[in-house]
Amino acid sequence: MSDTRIFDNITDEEVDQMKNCFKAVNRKYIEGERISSFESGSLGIVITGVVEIIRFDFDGNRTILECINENGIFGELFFSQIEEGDIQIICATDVEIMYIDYDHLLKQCHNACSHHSTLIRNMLSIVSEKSIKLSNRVEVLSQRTLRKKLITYFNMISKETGRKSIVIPFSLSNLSDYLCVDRSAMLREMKKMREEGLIDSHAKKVTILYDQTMY
Amino acid sequence: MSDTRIFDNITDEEVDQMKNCFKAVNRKYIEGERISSFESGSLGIVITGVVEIIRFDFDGNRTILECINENGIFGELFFSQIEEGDIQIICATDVEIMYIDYDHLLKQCHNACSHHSTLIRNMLSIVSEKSIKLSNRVEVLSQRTLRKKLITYFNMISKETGRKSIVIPFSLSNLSDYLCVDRSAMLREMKKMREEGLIDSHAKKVTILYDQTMY
DNA sequence: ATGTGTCAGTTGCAAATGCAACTTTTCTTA
DNA sequence: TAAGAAAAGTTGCATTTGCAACTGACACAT
Repeated sequence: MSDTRIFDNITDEEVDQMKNCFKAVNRKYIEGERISSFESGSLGIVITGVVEIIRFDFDGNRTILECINENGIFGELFFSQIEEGDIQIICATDVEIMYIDYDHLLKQCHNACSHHSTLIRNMLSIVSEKSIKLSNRVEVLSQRTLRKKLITYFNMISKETGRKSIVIPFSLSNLSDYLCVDRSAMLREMKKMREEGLIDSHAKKVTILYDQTMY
Repeated sequence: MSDTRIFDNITDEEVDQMKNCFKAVNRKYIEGERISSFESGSLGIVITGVVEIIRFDFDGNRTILECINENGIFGELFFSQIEEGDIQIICATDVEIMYIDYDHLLKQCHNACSHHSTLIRNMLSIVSEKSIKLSNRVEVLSQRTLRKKLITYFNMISKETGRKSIVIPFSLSNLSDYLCVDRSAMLREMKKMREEGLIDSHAKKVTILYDQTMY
């Protein structure tokens, strides 16, 4: 448990104290389950597994707004602004979530939490990482053509792993919901790219053949 | 100066100490100037004015990736991941930037900085706000049609001000670069929306006539 | 007043994408 | 291992969007 980043550099005893102090609650969910139980003001931290923030709009389009891995965070705070339509938080795998009272975390704590400032520091690191992920997301979505969205996405995955052969962490239908494009149009474009020798691909396995310095 | 959020709840004397400690440097730029002087590892905080993070891609498309207002932050950290093409940081107005050594800010400080933890707390608040802005950005860009991008954007501005008449903070050309669509296509769509009675608009002034609960 | 530049606004045409309706393959599980 | 359900993959057609090439309005400098 203390391998979760939010409690980095804090002893187990301290962690127990603090969890009490922040009214921390752990909950487990199974794959496919929808998380609806979290109150506003509370912050969810993904301890294990992957959750996805999904929007269904009025036209029936499904959009994966965010894909949150271990040590990622979510909460009303982060998407209460303009979201219209139906926002759902779905578990892509079995997951464990820790909920904490965010306001409390931000305030000075009058109890025994001597490591509170370490916690804030850890939180800063987690939120910074979220910002970087979101920036990358904007980079992909800001591409003006389907092909460039795909290339930017492939490059992103490839850079993470350092390999030219990548395995897309989604089903291809989910990838199209993540790139906000039509699934068949996306597959058509991938086919074209295969024909032009830019990539090699079969289902979720893609090998980059184009010159990555050019895109 | 101490009205910048990063130094909230820290006395002026303390601020001076800390600025020394983080090698903080303030620089002023004029409207239209390009910021190129910041080193990797250093973080820019917008003290006054607005800066824009712009990408020019290989096809000559201009994209406004981010628009950073007072108390916003930028740095290599936040866009070094996958960005290809030419990223520029341009001053949309006269601006003043404070640069600080980010690594130093994150580490425990051995000097006299007793308020270091307050600073981290302030930083957390600033980075959280950045995340929220980026989430909103993703929300807009994830819309599948030009019309829905416009509506989502208008709603966002309208929600901020609480008014149905809004003034777009960009020129319309810049708005199209922000929404990542063609300028003429955008203007055509706005014209259609005018004809359908969904909005009233003249240049940067837009009045929302459609039912905002429906979109 | 004349030129120069930027921004708003238009339009025809070509290209990209979405939509719908399929087939085929792969994965589950009873 | 057979049946059913997802997921992958295709394709024709309609619609949306991008591109290019304009015009007109306004601001500013000379």
